[in-house]
Amino acid sequence: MARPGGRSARVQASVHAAVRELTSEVGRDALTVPMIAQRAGVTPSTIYRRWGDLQELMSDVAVERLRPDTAPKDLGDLVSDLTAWAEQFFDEMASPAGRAYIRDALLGDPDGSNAGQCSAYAAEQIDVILTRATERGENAPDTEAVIDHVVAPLMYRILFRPDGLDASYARRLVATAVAPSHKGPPPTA
Amino acid sequence: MARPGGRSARVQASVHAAVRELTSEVGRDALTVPMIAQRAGVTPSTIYRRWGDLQELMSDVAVERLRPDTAPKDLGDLVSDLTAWAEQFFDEMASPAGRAYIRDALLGDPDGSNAGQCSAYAAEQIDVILTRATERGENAPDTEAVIDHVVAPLMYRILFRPDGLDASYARRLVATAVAPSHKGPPPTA
DNA sequence: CGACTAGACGCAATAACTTTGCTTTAAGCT
DNA sequence: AGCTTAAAGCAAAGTTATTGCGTCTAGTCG
Repeated sequence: MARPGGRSARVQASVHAAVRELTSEVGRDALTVPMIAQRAGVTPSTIYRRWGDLQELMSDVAVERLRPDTAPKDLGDLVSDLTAWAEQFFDEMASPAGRAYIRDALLGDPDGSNAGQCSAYAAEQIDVILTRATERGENAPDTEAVIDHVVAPLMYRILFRPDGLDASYARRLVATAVAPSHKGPPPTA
Repeated sequence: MARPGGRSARVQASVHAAVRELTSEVGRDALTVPMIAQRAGVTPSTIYRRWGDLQELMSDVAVERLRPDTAPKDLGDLVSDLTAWAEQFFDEMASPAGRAYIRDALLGDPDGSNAGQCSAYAAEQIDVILTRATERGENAPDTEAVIDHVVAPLMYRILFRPDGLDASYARRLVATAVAPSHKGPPPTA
């Protein structure tokens, strides 16, 4: 039986807050379950029973922090909207903190649901932008195409080749994804 | 001073072998440093001193297993070569074992060098294929373009959205990456 | 409104893992 | 062959992870 409110909710909030505080105080790599438990005013066994281990807890916190808090800005046309979104996405994800969150989200994630959630967040934001463009009468690519041509290359390079990466790469990806050809449906999963 | 041969090499080989054996016997998630040490005929402190912790050891082993062992096949033309390579890459990476290796490689990797190595392996293989195509007189895309349009989408979906993914997706990615437009230089990092 | 039920937490003992100082081995060099 | 020193072994100390059991409380039913 789920217990959305009450004591359980307080414990969860308290533990999440403790993780955020301690991450900024001592750094992500120095965190331990007992340390988090003490800060949260909880016993370690509570955390172990509820989250399993440190990685799963961090994964849980990471997904929460990677959730976008605002709708993408409306700048009047598709290219501007998508470029602005991609730049912001890049800035958040490519920072040391962002990379750590992504890795945590991927890591302590036995069934892949947390990673899937992150991807879903991005897809939702893109969907908003593309729907808006379509309503304006612009001809917009498919959401999956934007994921393949913009999100995936960004993520790949952030995770596997972080060197020499900057926001201009994100802009170029958007430009080539939106501009050329692509009349036939692009590859879809 | 580096000690490439001798006892250190034997210990490394023995530990790596122990990891591989135990992974298939008890599963990746049940591994512990003391367990590996015992199987390898080594004391736990040796592993802790040399690799730091279990994650870094797993990352080390993962990179070794992700190294391609053969040059890509030569089937006579660019599309065939790249398609065959992408299918094989997909099969290896999308399997449960492959996903586990990728995650391990990303995980215990403080400076990102292991992940970079994985990406370099793929880039090398692609380079061989593209060079061959150019020598045949075919006009081939840039290595970076193939990474953006084929490797990155594959990896992104394997890591973030493993559901409903199959080899035909890899084929479609190659088809759209090689075939259309792309006269101007595609986005590069 | 009050008793009941079951999931979640606290506590404490136990077990397992990690770290560390010191000693011993053996690879590479002269 | 002898020397030097990185790396491994050993063992004690410290920390973290697991687990059984009693208690509390949110949600439910009478």
